[in-house]
Amino acid sequence: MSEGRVIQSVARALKILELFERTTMDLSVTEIANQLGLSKSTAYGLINTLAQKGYLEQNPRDSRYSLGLKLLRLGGAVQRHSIIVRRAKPYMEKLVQEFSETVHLTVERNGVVVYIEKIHGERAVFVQSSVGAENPMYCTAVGKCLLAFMDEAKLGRLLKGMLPLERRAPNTITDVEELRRELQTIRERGIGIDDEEHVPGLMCIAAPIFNHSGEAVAAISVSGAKAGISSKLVGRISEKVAWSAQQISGSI
Amino acid sequence: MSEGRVIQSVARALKILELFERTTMDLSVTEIANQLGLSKSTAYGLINTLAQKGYLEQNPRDSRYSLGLKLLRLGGAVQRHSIIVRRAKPYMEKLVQEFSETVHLTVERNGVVVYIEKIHGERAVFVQSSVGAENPMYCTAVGKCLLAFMDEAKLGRLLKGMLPLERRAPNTITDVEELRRELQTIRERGIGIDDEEHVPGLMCIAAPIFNHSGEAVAAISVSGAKAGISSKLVGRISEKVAWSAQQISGSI
DNA sequence: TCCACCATTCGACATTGTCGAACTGCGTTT
DNA sequence: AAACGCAGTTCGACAATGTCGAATGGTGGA
Repeated sequence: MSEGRVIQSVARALKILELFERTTMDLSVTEIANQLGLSKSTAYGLINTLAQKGYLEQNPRDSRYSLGLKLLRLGGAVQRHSIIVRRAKPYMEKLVQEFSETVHLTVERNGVVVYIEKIHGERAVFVQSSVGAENPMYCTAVGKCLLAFMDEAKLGRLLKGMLPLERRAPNTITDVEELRRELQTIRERGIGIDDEEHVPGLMCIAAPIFNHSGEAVAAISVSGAKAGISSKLVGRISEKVAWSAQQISGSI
Repeated sequence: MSEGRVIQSVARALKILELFERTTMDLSVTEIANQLGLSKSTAYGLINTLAQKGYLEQNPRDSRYSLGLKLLRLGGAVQRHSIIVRRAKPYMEKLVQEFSETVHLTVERNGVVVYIEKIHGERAVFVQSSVGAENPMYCTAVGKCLLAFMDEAKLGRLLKGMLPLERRAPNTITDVEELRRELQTIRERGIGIDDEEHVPGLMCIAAPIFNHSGEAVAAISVSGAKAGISSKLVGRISEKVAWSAQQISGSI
């Protein structure tokens, strides 16, 4: 989005909401004012507006504020509004049914993967992802899939922004040339695998989803504990994930 | 929230976001301006601000806008921020593991139940709920649980606002006195059941969650196809849901 | 009872948000 | 190829509003 005029009071109000991304504590008017460098009465007016419309809620006992449920409603609207989510969901449900592992749907935004849908599989009780969460691209199966099918100019820019590639788990790829070879392998096989690259003990198998212009717009994955996924199972999951991605690609 | 001063430009920006709750189509600047009765340049400034901060996204091909992923991120923050969600989640996962049906966590807002967490069970593939969604209280198990343990004055006000009780499914309770008797039964048993009252073919078993002041602040439920839930299973689910609600109540 | 501090309100005024006019771009029609 | 229609975007004047310091009210602690 090119720089254009920004309405200051709207930007300030959104910044108030974003304060709550970084904390799990309720915040008082004074705390919000201090953290954003606003006067208390300015903060109060913005907070009051957000609260009246359901974006913040005040705890009557201590007058502190927390995020309101309207944001859950809008989050749901983001998903309902997304043709990718709508088309992918039935396939995600089938994958969960078949493998009992957690299935994710992700897109790339500003060089990170964002989870836009997740269906919880009963075997993967400790997969800690959530819708709206962001993760790095270089060490996740979904991220590598999206990188693999990205145009070279954008890929170069994004890789540059990721340096140095930080080790996160036993098998994290930290060398850019090795990562490029890995992306080439993903292009050839159509499947990306995170074998303890992002989170120790976790494995993830992903495939890219293309729009009708042939651009990779999303990636779908099955994740679970590495201990619970044999080589044979990896093969079957890969086949089914690739097939699902292909079907979804054909329907958007 | 008492009426206080509202910052007009913030309220307008939030109204823009809320336009997308009612549609799954992208919207143009002109459409947004028209629907909100604003001039195009006013709408453009608000939209541009929301887009720069990630709350709207512009499709470069046709210049139309859709909701941005920042709202998913904030939706996730709402859940992480909620002590009820944090404490309930492990119990929800156990219930899904044991019964393979969908488990919901809900609260009451403005006379409706709002789903604040959902864990998908593999047997309940066509439960159409989503986090952020709202449903009526009089014909849902979770809603009836929250009504049952509500103070009488508030209960009276909310019941008045629900009239007439509209039939939604074969067994919807449409008589207020019958509903009151049902709420009394729920108080006695500690369990609410929706046996095809809200959605034909669906059954739901719920229990209230109390805070340390003894107020019902949430309800937890197991939902599935009625055809797949025998009387014996209803008993077992009731027992476990009640136990889970009790454990959650003790930890918040 | 007093004090400290936060929430909330008030009102003056400086800043900004609004919007009509104009410009740019693009698809369609002639 | 030129003209037209309409939407996106920009510009600038100015009226409306958002800002904030001062004041008030409320509450918990000393």
